[in-house]
Amino acid sequence: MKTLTVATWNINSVRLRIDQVIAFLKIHQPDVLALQETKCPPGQFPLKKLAAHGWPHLAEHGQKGYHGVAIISRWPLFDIERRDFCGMGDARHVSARVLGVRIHSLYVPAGGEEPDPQINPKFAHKLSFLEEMRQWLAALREIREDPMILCGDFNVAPYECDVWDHKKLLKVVTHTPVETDALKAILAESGLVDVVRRAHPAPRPLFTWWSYRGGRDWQSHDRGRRLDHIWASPALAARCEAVEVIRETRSWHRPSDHIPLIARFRLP
DNA sequence: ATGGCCGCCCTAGGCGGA
Repeated sequence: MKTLTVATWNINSVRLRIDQVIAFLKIHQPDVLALQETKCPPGQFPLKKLAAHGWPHLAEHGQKGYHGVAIISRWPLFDIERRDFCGMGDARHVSARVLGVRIHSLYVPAGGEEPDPQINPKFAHKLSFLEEMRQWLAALREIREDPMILCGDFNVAPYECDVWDHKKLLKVVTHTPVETDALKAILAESGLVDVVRRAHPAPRPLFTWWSYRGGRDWQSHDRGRRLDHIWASPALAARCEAVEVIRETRSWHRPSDHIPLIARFRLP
């Protein structure tokens, strides 16, 4: 039986952590890895090291210093697309087709500190981005017609069990009602399936990010949030046979503050 | 919320992250 294994990881600088990327690939052997926060200008992606280990295909959308997304693959990538959300010219989306499945790597804006779009332009940008995401997906006919995976750092923890303390985080950006309602509406209207939460149903806590500010003590308090997601089109979601949440990378030396997620699908 | 950090950039204080 042919399968497609897809991983997503906010790597927080791909050049700094390329050896961690390779270690992850060698251990978990995904066909495809979607990365966010590559912080790598176009053309400077460390592809040679990846190719030497068996992942020679790259779709990148990078910029200097901040943001940046990419898809790396064992298998050829076709029809690469880059969407410019909100007309900002920043690198937050790339997609490509692999083994007949379109895969999107997406990085939603963080939104700054203050959850008030009137006084915080970063939060206003985040809400605009989510609204554009809703309209884009609602109009995407291929969700119902073709297999598709949308994954990445959505910077929203939608459900109560997606944060370590729901009540304490209600006024904290990533878990405010305006954000969580927006993400739930996007999911519902798109028809996509949150395969990670389906595999680990509520009320089980499930996190993919822990702040650097907790120091090395991130596990004992476990004050995390589920900011990273894998959504699949319905027919493909029905073929999702495994989901893994890879917490061990958070304990590696100089880790990303996000951990990888993996989903495996049986292909027709 | 997060007390406490981290990575980037015209190398050093400011920006962005969340």
